[in-house]
This record gives sequence, structure tokens and C-alpha cells, in this order.
Amino acid sequence: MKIVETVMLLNRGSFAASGAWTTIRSNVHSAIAQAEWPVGSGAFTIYPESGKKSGHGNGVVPIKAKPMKLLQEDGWTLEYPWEVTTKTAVTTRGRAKGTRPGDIDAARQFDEGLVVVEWETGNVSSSHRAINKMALGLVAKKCVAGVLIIPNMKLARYLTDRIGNIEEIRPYIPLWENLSVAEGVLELVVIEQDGESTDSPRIPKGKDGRAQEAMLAALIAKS
Amino acid sequence: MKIVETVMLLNRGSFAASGAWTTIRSNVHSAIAQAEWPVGSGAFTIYPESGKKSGHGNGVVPIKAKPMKLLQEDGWTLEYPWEVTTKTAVTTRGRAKGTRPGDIDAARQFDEGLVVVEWETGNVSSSHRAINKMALGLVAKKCVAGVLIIPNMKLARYLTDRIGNIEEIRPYIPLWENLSVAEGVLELVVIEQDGESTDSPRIPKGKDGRAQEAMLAALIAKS
DNA sequence: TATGGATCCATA
DNA sequence: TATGGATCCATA
Repeated sequence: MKIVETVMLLNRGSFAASGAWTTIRSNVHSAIAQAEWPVGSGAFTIYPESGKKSGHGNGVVPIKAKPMKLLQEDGWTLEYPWEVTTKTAVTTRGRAKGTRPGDIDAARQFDEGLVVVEWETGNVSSSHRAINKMALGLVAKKCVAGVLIIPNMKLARYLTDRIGNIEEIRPYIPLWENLSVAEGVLELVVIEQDGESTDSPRIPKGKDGRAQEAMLAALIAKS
Repeated sequence: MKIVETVMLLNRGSFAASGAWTTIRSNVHSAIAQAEWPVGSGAFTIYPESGKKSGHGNGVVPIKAKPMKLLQEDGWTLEYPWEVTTKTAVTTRGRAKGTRPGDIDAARQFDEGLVVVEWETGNVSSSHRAINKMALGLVAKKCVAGVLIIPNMKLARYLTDRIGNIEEIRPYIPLWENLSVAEGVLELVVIEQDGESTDSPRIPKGKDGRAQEAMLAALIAKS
């Protein structure tokens, strides 16, 4: 997978300038770039069919399967339960809300603080939530860096319709840059397929979440 | 419809403290509260069935139909094309991106500036985008106030699964409060049904967007 | 019930 | 193609 661009929404303070972050970032980028399709091919070659119509185009699982596996082997925790939100809200039944950890795709505690990594393979509106969540982590000092991996339209056009893409997020960049965060990194990593070929199989689209979950588990094991 | 709470994410500067805003806000709240179901009943009485399962629960159109009609009669523009985003991005085909105005449910230009109003009847992740959009409008000084109408879980539980609700948004409040905005208002208006009754008809759930659009047009005409 | 997600739709 | 939306799903 090609990393075609990185967008630094926030890049402030001592950690952002540290050698430790330079190394961590390099390792994360390396893992991201090793996403592959077909599995074992060493490149990401997509079947070039628009994902606009129902049943057409490609699913999203291989984008994150191998990179997550690699991070795991490097000491990262997958599906990390992240207590980023506050604890004040309570439901009518007396249960706490906003306290349940939303899982982060991969996270690792370093001496300098927590670094979190998320792949954006849901609806573009979900990208807003993902970025807001990492930004909140920085505001609340629960992490020192957040990395969101997001396709550009050249890739997204072949995936499920309305999947998160950098073009639709770009107009909002001034919003996150406006945050009063003194310390930390918030980075978007923009990805694109290595190539396109009608000889490459279509990536199965899960009819439902179960199919996707099973496929992710299978691909992580296979990677 | 009951307004059970208002959440002020941002409330700063001279406009926020002005009598003009007090009047505008009062009129907007009045319109919001006149949402009704069944149409003509003068109250919002919902059929109490969970929207969790496919084909169950209630659709969302009447929540905004009559309030929008009332605002329109009061001089507001519906489906207002709002050029809030920047103009820098360009697609591979040379077309500008992020320049296309996303429609705002209702907006009106006052002497003091533009006021925008949105109902949140999409997925909760879409609520993040809606709030980000209005916050960006304040950061970029394209508006002086933004109002988002959002159900609480007592109402949302009877609507389509995963619809925007205040409980899931609440943990992110510190994020938007953290913005460096000197002037303007960003307010969430939390709504809840007046009552529940199995004698009230279920609100039709559009199988698709067309059904919803047609219903909205019909209800606005009927209101 | 709570949360993140995946998929498909309508209109401009 | 571009944009906001509506709906349903899986797991904890």
C-alpha cells in the first residue's frame, strides 16, 4: 500500500519533536505500507470496480489486517480498550455512559505516553468521530499521539460507497488545528492502492459485520 | 415535543449576550417544540416500539417537518446552501472539492450575522460531522450561531437504531469547548417525546431516502 | 443497553 | 462525481 501523503493536524510540544516519536512513527508507517491484496502478494492490487452500487466494488478488511498483525508482533495491543471519555453522564437506569471504552485498532504505551492508531473503514461521518476521539484524547492528555489511516478517493472509489476519504475531511482541517493543545501529535496518513488489475480478485464485501469480523480474524492469522 | 435540556458548547462574545440572540433563540425553540405526531394532534406522541431491529420502531421525518415549516414562514431559508468549507482542495479531475455547499436545514441572515439550524436524524457519527461543521462555521466566522436539535435516548430508543443522541455526544463536549472561538454560539437542543401510546400510529420508516424525502415534503405542506 | 461499524440510497 | 443521510449489524 502506498502512503501518498500525511496531514499533521496537530504537531506540538516536546514529544512531537522527539527522536522517540520519529522512530515510533516510522515503524507505524512501515506497518501501514505492508497492507496487501491478494494476501501474500506483497502489494495492494485492487480490482477496479466502483463500490457505488450495491454488491459492487471491494470490501475493506485487508487494508488493516496485515498492518495490525505487524504492530501486534511489535508489541502493540489490538482492540485496545480506551477510556478517553469523561465519566459524568449516567443513564436513566443508573449505568454510567460515555465510560465504556471504545476500542482502538492498535495502541501502545511508551515511556512518553500512549500512542493510538486507527484505520478508517467506516462511513466518512465516522471519520469525524474517530478524529474527534483522538483529539479529545490529546485535550484530556490521555495520549500523546494519534494516527488515523484514511484512503484517498482514488482508492475509496473502489470500496464501499461513502467510506471515509481524505478529500471530504480536508475542509475541516482548520477546525482541529484550532484546538488549544500544547503537547501531542494528530496525524492523518493517506493511503492508495499500489495498482489495479482485473486479474486481482474482488475483496469480499461482508454482507454484515460478522462476515467482516471473521475475515479480519482469518486475515490477521494468515498474515 | 419537549425541550428537556440545552447544552451550550460555545456561548461567547457580544452576540451571545445580545437581546437579538435572546429573541432569535426563543423563536427557534418555539418552532422546535411544535413538532407533532400524529400530524395535527398538537403533541408528539410516539408508538413505543424499539427501533433496534430491522423494520421496527419509528422513522424520523415528523421531528423536523413542522418546525422547518414554521421557520420558513418566519423568514428562514430551508435547505440553505452553506459555503462553510475552504476552497483549496482539488480533485484529480480538476474539480474543486470541499466547495460544494452542504445544505443546512434552516438558516437566516440577521444584521448580526448568519444563524444556522440543523436537526440530527442520521447516524450518531453524523452528529459529529454536523457539530464540526457548525463549529467550523464559527471558527471561520461564516456564522454567529449554530443550533443542533438532537434526541435523548428516551426518544432515540424508539427511532432507527444508532440515530444521533445526546448521551453519546456528551463525552465529547470538552473537545468543542476547547476551541479558540471568541465570538458566537454553538448550542445543542435536546428533545424528547411528549408522550407514548400504542394508539399512536408508527411513524413510517422510509425503506430508502426517497420515501423520507417525499414524506418530508408532504408533511411540510400539510403542517 | 452501549459502541463502532458497514452498507446502500437520493439528490444536485 | 459530491454530499448528507437512513438503515441495519456484531460484539461486549
